[in-house]
Amino acid sequence: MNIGNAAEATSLPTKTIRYYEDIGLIKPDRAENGYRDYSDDDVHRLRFLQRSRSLGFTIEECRTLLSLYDDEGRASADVKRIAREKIQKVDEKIAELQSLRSTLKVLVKNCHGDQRPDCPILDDLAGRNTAKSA
Amino acid sequence: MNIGNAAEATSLPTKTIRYYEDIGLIKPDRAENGYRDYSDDDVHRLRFLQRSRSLGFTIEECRTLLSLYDDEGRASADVKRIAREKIQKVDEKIAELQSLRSTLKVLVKNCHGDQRPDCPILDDLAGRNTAKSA
DNA sequence: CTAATCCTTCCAGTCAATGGAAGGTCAAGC
DNA sequence: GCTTGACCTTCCATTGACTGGAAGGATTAG
Repeated sequence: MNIGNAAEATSLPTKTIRYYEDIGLIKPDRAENGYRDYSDDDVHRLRFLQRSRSLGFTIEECRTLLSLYDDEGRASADVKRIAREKIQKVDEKIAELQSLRSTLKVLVKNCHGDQRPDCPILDDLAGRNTAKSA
Repeated sequence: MNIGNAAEATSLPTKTIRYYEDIGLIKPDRAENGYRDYSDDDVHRLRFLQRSRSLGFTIEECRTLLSLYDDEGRASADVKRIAREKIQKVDEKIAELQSLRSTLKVLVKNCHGDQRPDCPILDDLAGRNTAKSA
């Protein structure tokens, strides 16, 4: 299977697939003409990568997950730990964004938003503290 | 004021301050010895940058906000629109992370997490669909 | 035969910094 | 006066995870 078909089969851009090869996540065969030739197993691994990346795992985490996937003797506890850590990171990120959101909400609420040049949002960003921000 | 003091006054690393100069967000004077010399106004702008960056505005948005800040005749509506758009982007990001989180939760819940090699998380990532993921 | 499409490699750019090397300057202590 | 250490300068490379584009070879459709 050429790279274009592999791309279609995995919803990954060809650029990304070549990049994954570059960093050693996948090693397709080569056809006689030099084209990459993806086996079903390669496509399988690419889908694994697509899904784990879309779940927010970093490339290095994906590399670990793939190696656990390859390791018939792995303990599922290892995988579970990685996933738990990821959930915690996601939770932290969500909390951060929510706090940020509430600050922005306060700023927007206090801004009259018309043609007048005075603006509580800018005042707050400048540290002038006219809007009661978080 | 030297860059070290400006850094302390703004909670920004010196590296970052120099970077902001590089991309044209600030233009401090130079002392005779070649050292950067930050005025109170420079420090003010740096604080503005620190705060707007920490609220999640991109550098280009900060550049726009700064120019609106400099523009005595600006309309506060312009600023309000930018802030509103940012809130929407934050909302989208939060929703994305929450969906991701719930998928991860399902995976972790279905994984027995012991020494056994079979792992529903890996099965799911591989597309084997043994865990009921989102 | 030609044109379009696909494939190859390699280099550069993204975003917002951050790290480090090589070297100049300054203030304190002896 | 000299040394030490802290501070400053510039320049170059790296991060993460791709993405864009150029230059050129291979394949396919008509």
